[in-house]
Amino acid sequence: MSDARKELPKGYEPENVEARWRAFWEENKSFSPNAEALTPQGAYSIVIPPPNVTGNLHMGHALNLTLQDVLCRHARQLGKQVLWVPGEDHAGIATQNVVERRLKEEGKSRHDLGREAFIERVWAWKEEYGDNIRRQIKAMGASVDWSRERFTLDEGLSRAVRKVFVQLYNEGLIYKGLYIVNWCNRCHTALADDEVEHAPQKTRLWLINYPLEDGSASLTIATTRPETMFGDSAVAVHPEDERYKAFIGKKVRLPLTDRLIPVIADAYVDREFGTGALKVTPAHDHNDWHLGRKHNLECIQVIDDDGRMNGKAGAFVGLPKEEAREKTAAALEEQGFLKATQDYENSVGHCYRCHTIVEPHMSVQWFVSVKPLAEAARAAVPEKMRIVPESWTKTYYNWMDGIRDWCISRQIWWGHRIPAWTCDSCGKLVVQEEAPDICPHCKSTTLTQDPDVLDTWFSSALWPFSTMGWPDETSELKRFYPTSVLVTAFDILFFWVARMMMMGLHFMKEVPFRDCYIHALVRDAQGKKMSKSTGNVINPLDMIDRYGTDSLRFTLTAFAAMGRDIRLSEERIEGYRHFMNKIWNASRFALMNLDEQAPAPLDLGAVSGPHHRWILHRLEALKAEQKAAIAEYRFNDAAQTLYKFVWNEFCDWYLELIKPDMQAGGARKAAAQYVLWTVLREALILLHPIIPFITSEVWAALPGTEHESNLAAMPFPPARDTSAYMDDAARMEMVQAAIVAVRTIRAELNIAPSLKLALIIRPADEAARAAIEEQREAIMVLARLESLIIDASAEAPRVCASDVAGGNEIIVPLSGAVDFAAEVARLDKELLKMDKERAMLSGKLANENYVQKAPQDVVARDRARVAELGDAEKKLQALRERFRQGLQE
RNA sequence: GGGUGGUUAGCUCAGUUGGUAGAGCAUCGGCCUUACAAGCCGAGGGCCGGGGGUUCGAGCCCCUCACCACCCACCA
Repeated sequence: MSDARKELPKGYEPENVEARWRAFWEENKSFSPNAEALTPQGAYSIVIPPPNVTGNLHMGHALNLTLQDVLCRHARQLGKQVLWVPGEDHAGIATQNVVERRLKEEGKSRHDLGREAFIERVWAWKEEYGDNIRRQIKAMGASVDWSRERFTLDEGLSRAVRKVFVQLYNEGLIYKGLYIVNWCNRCHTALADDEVEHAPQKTRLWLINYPLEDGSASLTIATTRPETMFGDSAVAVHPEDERYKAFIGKKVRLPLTDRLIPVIADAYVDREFGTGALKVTPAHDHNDWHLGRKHNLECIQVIDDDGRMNGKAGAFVGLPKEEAREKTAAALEEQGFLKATQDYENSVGHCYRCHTIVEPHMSVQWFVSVKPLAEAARAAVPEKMRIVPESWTKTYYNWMDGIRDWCISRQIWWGHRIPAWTCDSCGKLVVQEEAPDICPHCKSTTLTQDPDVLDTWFSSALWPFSTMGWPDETSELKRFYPTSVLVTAFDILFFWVARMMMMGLHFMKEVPFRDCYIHALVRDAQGKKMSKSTGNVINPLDMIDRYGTDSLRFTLTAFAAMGRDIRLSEERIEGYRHFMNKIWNASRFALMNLDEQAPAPLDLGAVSGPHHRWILHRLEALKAEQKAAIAEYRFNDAAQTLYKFVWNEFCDWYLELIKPDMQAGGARKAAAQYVLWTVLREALILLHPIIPFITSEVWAALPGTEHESNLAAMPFPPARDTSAYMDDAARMEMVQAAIVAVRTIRAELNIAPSLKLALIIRPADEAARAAIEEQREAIMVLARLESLIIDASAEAPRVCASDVAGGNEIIVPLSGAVDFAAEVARLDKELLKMDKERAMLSGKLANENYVQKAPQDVVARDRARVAELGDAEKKLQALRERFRQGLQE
């Protein structure tokens, strides 16, 4: 940022800051890699799961985008060439629905406009509102390459779709056939099996008598759909069913009609269910369809594609099927065919887009013969494509094993038109990429294109390579395919992931992604799925307005790996905003203590001061953990580790410890400035992938960043060898324990923090004495002391409070009245705790099996701890004894 | 019917090769200690769902039961 300001305002104001950095990244094309250039660290690529153009950013997107952004920004820091392709999905049915709804408000239907005008209308809508979701992706701070943005219906992708369709057709993997499909009466289209959602419904079971041809007896069938009886072409019973053996091969008269239908036998029939006799309606039930094929039954369609009864339904023609159901049942009852009705609950399919009840419907559709494709896609896991977490692998296998042919034609207008033409003269089918001028069979020039469009997921399945320019051999494909990882929620594992695998392997001869990371579903605080109808939606944009994008991103990252779903509530986001505030204020403190210029570099290996060496050592541990966590998709670990370092180590201890250095001036101050500057810089780099905005803002304000003001372009800080600092770190921790001990005494005895204490520390040994002496000043400040005696032989005054920390005796002389009884009780409590632990460990060590079989270092550690506890207990007991005497006086 | 995940502090959840448990929020007490009250310092709180097994040792591995979610298939 050009106008790097050296002073940060008192509070962090996300709104301004975020807008500026978004603009900065965009203007600088920070995230557009050069596909021609080679980098030694290699390439890293992700294609965004394209949100629907009709869509609005929801929490699922927010999580999905955040995790991908963390991966991409981190990969850039590691020096990789990163491509993150953005784009949107044309979302056939969903988008068409939106525009149709608008037309309806104008009192029109799509048929009033006609196909071409309607599609123009949808494009116009897309131009006007498509920017909505794009703006929302930008709001999240996603570091995508907008110069490579794609839309599943743009020209390049359409070309890819046509090529794939034609090739699969020529290979015999796409066919056209009569089949029973899931039909949505409202959307007027076929749906794939997985686009149908099942939900229980309360209904009735009607028991209906079908009399034998000769009237000698009747067969009672059970159905939930009496209105489909006009399409019955048989009654089926189990071949072994003694009740009905005599009926097999005979004919029954279909009530309300004069048709005779055969009684057939098939083991498919469940003898236990209903009456054990099943009416077979091949045109209106999936299982009946298969039965009908097997037994060569007639398919009689009685419900039209708008859900109304047709001419075959006699008196009920024109009625909606639900109404016909009641009327048919009434007629049956009237004429004495209805034997009984029972209450019944079954499950019924609904359209996943509009939730209308789906009707099994017989029609001519296009199918992909998926078996061969699925086999290859199955075999590629896990060797070529790894699913993370691995537990999803089995689900993937199960689905691939049970897969059925995929119905890809949709009877809507918005989508990829099927590249198939029928010759008006000879009636033959022509399948090719471009519209034919002439029929290759009969040379006629009048051909009609198939009116259907392709399932949206057909084009989505090509997304990883179609976005990179396939079928051209582009440098993007060469450099960035296969992509590194696909990040998505499990709910589209089948819709999308499995199909990308099939298409990628078939057309690119290579998996579309090396890893597939399945993240959680975002739910509400009660664990319910967020949905508009439930009214429990937390809108990410509201959260961004209220708490800033970084707070939202950090929250989502911190909860990312906590199982299969995230229960999100506003309080959590609010909680992490406190962390942003902490970072902001710590940075302000740093800026107050740094000069205009970057501090003069020091040899960090020679920096004295255990606190510096301790924090540098902790920083190295953080760097290592951060790298490992992100590499393994342990996003929550990465976030938690950063949180703890920044708050509990850097802020709570280090910043307090350098305050005396800053006041001292001279070389001490210079050293503290340099270490502070170094640690803060590196911490900002580590935080940046998760919270890019606030870190960029702070970074630009730091001295020494004038020529590298774009934090997003900074490399991951190289590792520093701090193994020599181990001892310093341990000594620092001992001093911290002493300070905490004093604070605890102060708190428990209700000594005002404003009262400065005179402290005596009796060090455990000479090394401890030296370490404490070295940190004398820090202890004085942090424990709020007026004097400090460090002496193993110092006399404890009669009136005092005490503790043992890290082997050192902490003695706080007290003036005035002391509650001896309270102090004895306090020490007793502590002794009891120690005693319990020591007893447990001693017990273990007394067990010969343990000493023999457990690893030596574990045993040694226990022994050391027992000795330490024994020592501490002895010292505490002596102190306790003094109080007891005081008590008696 | 088939499968998956879960059951750990009041709440929401971590717990990476087995070494008897952690965080945030909430609660309680004390502090405006000049970066931060959106803060600081301290405290309390858990037979890790029940039962059994393997092991010197189990929140973690095996068996079993219970309850809660979810997914797939079927539902005349």
